[in-house]
Amino acid sequence: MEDVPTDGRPKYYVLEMFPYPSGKIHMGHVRNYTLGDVVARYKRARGFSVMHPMGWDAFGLPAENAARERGVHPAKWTWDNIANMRAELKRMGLSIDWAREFATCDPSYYGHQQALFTDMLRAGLVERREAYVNWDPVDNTVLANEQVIDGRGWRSGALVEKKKLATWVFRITDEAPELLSALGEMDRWPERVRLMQANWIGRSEGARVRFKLTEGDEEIEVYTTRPDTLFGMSFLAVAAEHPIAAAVAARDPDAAAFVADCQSKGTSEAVLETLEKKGFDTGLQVVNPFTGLSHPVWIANFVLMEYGTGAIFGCPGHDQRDLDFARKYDLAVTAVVLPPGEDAQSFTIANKACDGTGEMINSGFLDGLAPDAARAAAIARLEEIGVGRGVVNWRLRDWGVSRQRYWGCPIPVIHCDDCGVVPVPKSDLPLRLPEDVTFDRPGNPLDHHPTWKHANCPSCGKPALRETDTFDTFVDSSWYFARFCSPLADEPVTRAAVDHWLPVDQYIGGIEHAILHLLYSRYFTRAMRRTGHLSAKEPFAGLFTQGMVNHESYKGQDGRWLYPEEIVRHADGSVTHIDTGETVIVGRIEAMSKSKRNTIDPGAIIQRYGADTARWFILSDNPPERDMEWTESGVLGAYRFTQRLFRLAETAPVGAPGAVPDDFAPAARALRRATHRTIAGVTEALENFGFNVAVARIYEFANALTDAERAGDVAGMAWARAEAFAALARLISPMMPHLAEEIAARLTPGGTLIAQSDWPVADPALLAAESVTIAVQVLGKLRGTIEVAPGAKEEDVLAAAAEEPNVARALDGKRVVKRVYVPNRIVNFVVAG
RNA sequence: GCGAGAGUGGCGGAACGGUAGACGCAGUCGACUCAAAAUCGACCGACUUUGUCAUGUGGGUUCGAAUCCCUCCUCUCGCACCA
Repeated sequence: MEDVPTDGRPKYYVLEMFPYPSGKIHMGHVRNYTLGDVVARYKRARGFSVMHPMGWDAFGLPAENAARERGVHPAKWTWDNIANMRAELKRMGLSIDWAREFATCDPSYYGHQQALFTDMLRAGLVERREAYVNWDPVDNTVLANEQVIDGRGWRSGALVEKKKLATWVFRITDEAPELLSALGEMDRWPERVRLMQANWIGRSEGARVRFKLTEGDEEIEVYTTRPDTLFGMSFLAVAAEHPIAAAVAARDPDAAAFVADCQSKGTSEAVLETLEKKGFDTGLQVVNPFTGLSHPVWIANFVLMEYGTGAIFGCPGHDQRDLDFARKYDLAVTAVVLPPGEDAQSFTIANKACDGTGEMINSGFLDGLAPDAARAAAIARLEEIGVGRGVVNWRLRDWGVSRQRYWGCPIPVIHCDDCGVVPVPKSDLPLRLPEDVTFDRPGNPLDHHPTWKHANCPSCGKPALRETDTFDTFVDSSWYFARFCSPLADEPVTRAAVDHWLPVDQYIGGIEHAILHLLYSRYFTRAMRRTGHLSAKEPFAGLFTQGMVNHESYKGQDGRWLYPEEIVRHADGSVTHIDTGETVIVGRIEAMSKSKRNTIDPGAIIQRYGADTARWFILSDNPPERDMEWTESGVLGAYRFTQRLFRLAETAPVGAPGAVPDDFAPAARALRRATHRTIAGVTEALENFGFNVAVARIYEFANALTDAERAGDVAGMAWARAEAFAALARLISPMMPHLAEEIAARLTPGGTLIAQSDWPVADPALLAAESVTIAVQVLGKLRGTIEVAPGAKEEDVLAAAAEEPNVARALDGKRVVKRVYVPNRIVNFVVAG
């Protein structure tokens, strides 16, 4: 393996999202890696120098869970899983550069990650900051969000507390403007992924406004996107976590109870959706800087501390949530935007806020302006009187990467009493995880280890303590695509290799990673550019997101889930249990999951039918971006087709086809046209990710080959068939590589491997049909068809069309006012009378 | 609630604005077989069948609409009650 090929072929980097080594591959992997392998094999055949690597996203919590539950060391568990899954992937017949393989849990990978981190630290991209974490007080451990269920720890059941910890954060918000604007040029990404990222980054323009409390010198700052509606203000509301709320709660037990109630509700979407808007009147008042009027300050459960300033001003006339809140607590509602067509005197707000366009009213110096202009004018005035300013607000928050876990990449810093935070010198990297750890008590084993965390300060040499946090595993997967370019290098990446291979030309994976993984990778690429490691602007030039693999689910009479292997489907459509004979309830078609027992083991499918069948079925079922249904009948159909192709190929002429004959009988010509139409059709389909269409073109071709076989040994047929089978082997090879090689080996024993031969090129002369069928319409309705030579003269076609008996009947007694003629396609007579 | 996408036979789905339903699955009939499986062949949207109606609904643009535009309905996905 050389990092940068020197043969001059254009590069093409195909990458599928690397798997977490859970132990076995699942159908989602099969689909993902089949799609990538088709692209890799096709691009190779088209003359590209293709890189198609594979690795393992090998750090993570499940390994620690296995250690706690079964006493097996995370490393052993992980490496055993990798060995097993590698063998399974190899049985799929994937054309992967296994020489580039690595696992993120290997010090030869994560040591370079530590080096990247120290570079980022020095460049000011990283900082240490206090952050809230989910704390389980019984297990004495930090919980991931998914380990918190209904506000309780998943294992202990204890109520989870919010606890402040010092954590490491990557300052991804510094890149927010760039991460957003670059989306506009990423035209080979699905529109909806770009949209999801744009929403996640969440740019908004508005103003920060400071409101003075009527008593004391304190101020509350709010963020608003509608400074134009300040004259319509009726209240100010703060989040339950806001300092003002805390201050009020400290002296008022009722307020404290309300704040506690808000915080116990959790922030899950389902809860928030149904949550009734509630508030608590603090009794405090603030002054509106434009009107001088006083308004009450409320604590409200719909205000988010994490967004903006954690405080809003409420304008019920023009915001539905504010209106709902105002109606509930009987607060003032003033309209300040008059919708078009309404009368200023009679216009009132009922129960629907008016958030459209119009003209400002009841708004002093803003009266008569459109809201957009009023916004600018309001901001100008706020700045002029020194109580606010126009700002751009971002929803994106910085990326906290500290995890209090063992099975992750150690964060390479040392805490020294005298020198503060000191990075571990690069000469001491990789900073390895200790292997002799125990999982017999809760918490982070790194922290419990008797010696590991004790080190001398690299700066002053005095005894100091290592950081015992490890990185979020999203860090591991944020640069692995770059490491693949030079996986053995003794630096994170080699400049020549990454600058040659990046960006990834085609990245393929699940939509579930549309936001975090892809955004973090985009950020890391920028961070690596700023620290001089590469020059690519974006990591993934092309992105394809595949759908899920679903399957029917089954239940017994008692409601227990049944495995597909446990059921029998009868000719009359009924379904029963294979052993007990009881009637089985056929449930929904849904995502394969262990709990519903509707999983299909790829290993068993490959063993029974072969990898080609599994690949073929998964490609044939439907367009790859949609969810597919795995069906037993569909697999059987795919299997039968592989057998049929093999039988067909057994009849193929053996040996080189020889010189092109002078004469082809009609059946031989028809076969040659089918061959070249198939070449063109499959090529176009593969270029466009239309794998199901490519499969259909191959089916049609097989039918044409069957027809040709029946025609017998007419003039030129032997040659046409040799040409056809050679094309067949090549065209199916990206999808069914094993069968393709078998067929090719039969055609020319001892010849070159299909995988090393070029993609066929369609002969344009053979793409044109010998005659074309022209549809003849009268007034847009089909009345008949005629056969003409391609490129026949318009007047001849029109004459023939008019004479077609059915058309002639439709035209009888009518006056033709217009004749539409689309060459080789259609004639339309427009008639009157 | 907001945003995006999608609605085509029993099913999965084809279809540069130009013969809707390619191809497959399921199904029906036939051949082969003692029989079954496999294989091969034919059929396979609906109906009141010289034809009519059909691509979620109702409009529009066009000689012509599954395709373009608007209305509404349903489903899926994503999300952030984001001020």
